[in-house]
Amino acid sequence: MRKPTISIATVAAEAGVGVGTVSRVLNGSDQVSEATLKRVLGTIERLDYRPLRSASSLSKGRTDAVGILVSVITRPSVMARLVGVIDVLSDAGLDAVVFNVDNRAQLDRHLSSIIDQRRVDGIISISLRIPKERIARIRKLAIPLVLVDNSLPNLPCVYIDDVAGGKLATEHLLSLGHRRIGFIGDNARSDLGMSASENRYAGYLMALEAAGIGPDFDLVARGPHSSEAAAVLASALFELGKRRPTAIFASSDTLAVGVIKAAQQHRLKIPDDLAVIGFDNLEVSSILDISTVNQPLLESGTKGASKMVSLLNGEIAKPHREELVLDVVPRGSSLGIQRNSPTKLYGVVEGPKGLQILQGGEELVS
Amino acid sequence: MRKPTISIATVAAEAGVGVGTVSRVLNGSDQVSEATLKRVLGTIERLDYRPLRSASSLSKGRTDAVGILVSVITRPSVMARLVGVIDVLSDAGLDAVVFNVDNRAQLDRHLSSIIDQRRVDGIISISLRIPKERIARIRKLAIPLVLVDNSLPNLPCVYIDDVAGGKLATEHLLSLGHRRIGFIGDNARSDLGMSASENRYAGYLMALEAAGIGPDFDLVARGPHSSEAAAVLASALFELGKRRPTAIFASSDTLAVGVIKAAQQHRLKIPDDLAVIGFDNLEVSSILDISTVNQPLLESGTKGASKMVSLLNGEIAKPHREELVLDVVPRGSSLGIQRNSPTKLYGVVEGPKGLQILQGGEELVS
DNA sequence: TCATGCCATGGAACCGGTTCCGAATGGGGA
DNA sequence: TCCCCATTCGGAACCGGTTCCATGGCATGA
Repeated sequence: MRKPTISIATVAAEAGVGVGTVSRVLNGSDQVSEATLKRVLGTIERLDYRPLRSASSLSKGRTDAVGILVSVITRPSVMARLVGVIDVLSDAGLDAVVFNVDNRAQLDRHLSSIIDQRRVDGIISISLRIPKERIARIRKLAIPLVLVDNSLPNLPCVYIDDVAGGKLATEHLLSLGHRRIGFIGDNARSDLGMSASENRYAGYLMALEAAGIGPDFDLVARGPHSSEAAAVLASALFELGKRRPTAIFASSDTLAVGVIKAAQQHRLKIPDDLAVIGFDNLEVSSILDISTVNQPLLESGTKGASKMVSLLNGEIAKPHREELVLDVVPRGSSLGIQRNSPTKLYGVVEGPKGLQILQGGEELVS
Repeated sequence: MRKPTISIATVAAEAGVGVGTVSRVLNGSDQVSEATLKRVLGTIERLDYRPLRSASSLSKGRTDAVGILVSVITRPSVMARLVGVIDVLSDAGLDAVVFNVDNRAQLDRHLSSIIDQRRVDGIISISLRIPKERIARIRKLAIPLVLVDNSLPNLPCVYIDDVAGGKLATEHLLSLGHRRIGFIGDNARSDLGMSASENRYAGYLMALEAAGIGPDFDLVARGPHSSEAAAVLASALFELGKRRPTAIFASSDTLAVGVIKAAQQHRLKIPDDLAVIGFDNLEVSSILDISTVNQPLLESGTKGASKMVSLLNGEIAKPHREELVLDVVPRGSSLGIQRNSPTKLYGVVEGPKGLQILQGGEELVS
C-alpha cells in the first residue's frame, strides 16, 4: 500500500456527484448534462486532480502502449523507420516504449520482459528476426505483432525484397558496361537475423549469373557496418592491380561512403575509374552524389505502426503483408553526370546578420 | 470491467497458499520457505501465469517508466544521446517511453499528456527547452526531471558549453593563420529552444573579437539543418570573389559535409583554398576527414539517465549539474595532413567467400 | 391522469497486485 | 515442561479507475 492521492472519489465527493459521473466526464461521455459537466470540470481544476494511468489500465485491461524492438538504432536507416513508427503511434494516443537490442541475449531479455510482464498491448519489431519459439508464444497469447523490414508468413509485416534490390543495383552497373563488379557488405549477423546485406548479395550473384558472369570471390568483401571498415575493404580490392573491380555495389550507403573515400585515396576517378552504387538513399548519398537504391524508410515505419493501430482497434490490418517498392536512383557516382545544383530548392535571402534560408525550406529536403 | 484473467488469486488457490505468499515469491522475498517457493513456482509455470504490470503499478504507486522528450530524432547527434539514455534506463529495469517533438504545439501536447496522466515516473529532456511554466508545474508536482544537452539552474542536467566550443573551433582556424573565417549554422528555432548553433555562433564572434577581427556578416549564413542547405549557403559565400572566406566554421558536422561538397563543386582545394571545421565528431566527419569539435554524445545520454535512476531511487543525483569537456579534433579538412589510413585498426582476412573483417573489429571503431 | 420510456445519475462490484497485521509453527534455552 | 522469539504464512484492506445496474425525474402520448 502507499499513501493515497487525490482520486476520482475525492473529486466526486467534492463536486457532490458519484464516481461514475466523474469517470464519464473524464472519458468524454455524452451521458452527462451540461451543468454537471461544468461543475465536475471546475472541481477537477480546483483540486488539480490528475487521473492515474495505471489504474485506468488495470480497469480497462489495456496499457495503450506499444513495445518497439529495434537493433543498432544509430544506423540512419533504422532511425528513419523508428521515427515513422513513433509518430504514428503518438498520433493514435499510444505510448512508444523503445527497447534497444544489441545482441541475442538482450533480445531474449526484452522479449521475456515484454511478454511476461504484460507491459504493452502490442509489439513492433524493426529489422529484427524474432526467434521461432517466441513467435509461437506471442501467437498463442494473441499479442498483436507487426514486423517492419522483415517478413514472416501469416504475420502483418512491411518489407522490401532485398534480393530484387541487389539485382537492381547490380543490373544498373551491368547496364553501364561493367563486367568486373565488386561487392562490399556487412558481416552476417545470424544472432539478430539481420539478413538484408546477405539478401542483397544473393541478388548481386543472380544478376551476374543472368549476365553470364560467374562470381569472382576475390571481388567480394564483408566487414562491420561502418564507413571505415568499408574503406579498408575497398582498398584491399583496389590493390588487386588490373584484376581490380571497375564498379562496386555496396550493400548500404554508409558503406558506399567508405568506398568513395578509399577510391579518392587511391586516386581513382569516380565514376570513370570506379563506379559505385549504394543502398537506402540516405541523405548522405544525396549530398555526396552517390547512386543508390531507394527504399521508403520512413514509410515502412508509418505503415507498420498503422497496422498496429488497426490491430489494437480490433480491426484486421488492411493489407496484411505489404511489400514496398524499390527503385534505382542514378547519380554521379555511376553516371558521371553532374547533378543539378540543389540551389533551386532553396531561396537564399539576405538576413539581418548574414545570408539565410528560411525554415520552410526544411520541408523541401528530406 | 472486463473478463478476468489468471490472477495471483488463481495461483494462490491452485497452489494452496495465500495471495501474499505468491506476491512474495514474485518479488523474490526471502520470507518464503524453499518448499513453498518451489510449489508456487511450479504452479505459476503450470498455469502459465503472467503478472499484470498495471496492477502492480497501481499498488506500488509507480510506473517504472521514464518519459523521454526528444526533438528531431533523425539528427545523428540527438540519436546518439537517445541511445545512451535508453541503454542505461533499460539496464535499470525502467521502460523508455519516447516522445518525438517536432514543434512547440507537439511539445505542449506531450508535456500535458505526461504530466496530467501520470504515465511515467520521471522525464528526461534531450536538446529541448521546456517552457518555464511547465518547469514550475513539474517542480510543484515533484516529478523528477533531468536535462540532457541543456541547462537550467537548480535542475540536474548534463550539458556542454557551446559558446566555448564555438570559440575553440574558431581559434583552431585562427591559429592556422586564417583571417576571413565564415560561419554556417542552423536557423534559430526559438520555439523548441534549440540554441546550440546560436551559442556556437556567439563563441565564433568572441574568438574573432579576441583576435582583433570585427565580424563580417557577409561571411555568415544560416539555414535548415541539412547538408544540402549548407552546400547552397557555402556556394553563396564562395561567390563573393576575393572577399570569400578562406575558412569556414560549420556549427555541426552535417553542415560541414555540405560545405565540403560545395567546395569541391567550386574547385576549391581543401584545406589549401578552404579550411573547414565542424562540430560533434560524428562518424561521417571521421570518414570524410573533417576537423571537428568532439563532444561526448553517448555519454551525455548515459550520464543523464544515471541521474534519473538515482533520483527515482530517492537518492540525490551525485554531480547535480555536469558539464562535459570539449576538444578540437584536427583532421585533413583544416590541417591538410593525410591522416593515417585506418587499416591498422582492422585485421582483414581471407574468408571462404571473399575478404572479411571479423566482427570484433566493430568494437574498435565507433 | 396515468402509463411509458428516456436520460442523467449514484454507487457497488470489480480489475489484479501489494502490504501489513496477526496467527501458527517450531526450535532453543531455562 | 514451559516460555519466548524468529520464521513463515494467510488474508483483509487497499491502490484508483471502469462499468453495469438500479433509481428517480421529467416529458410525451393516449
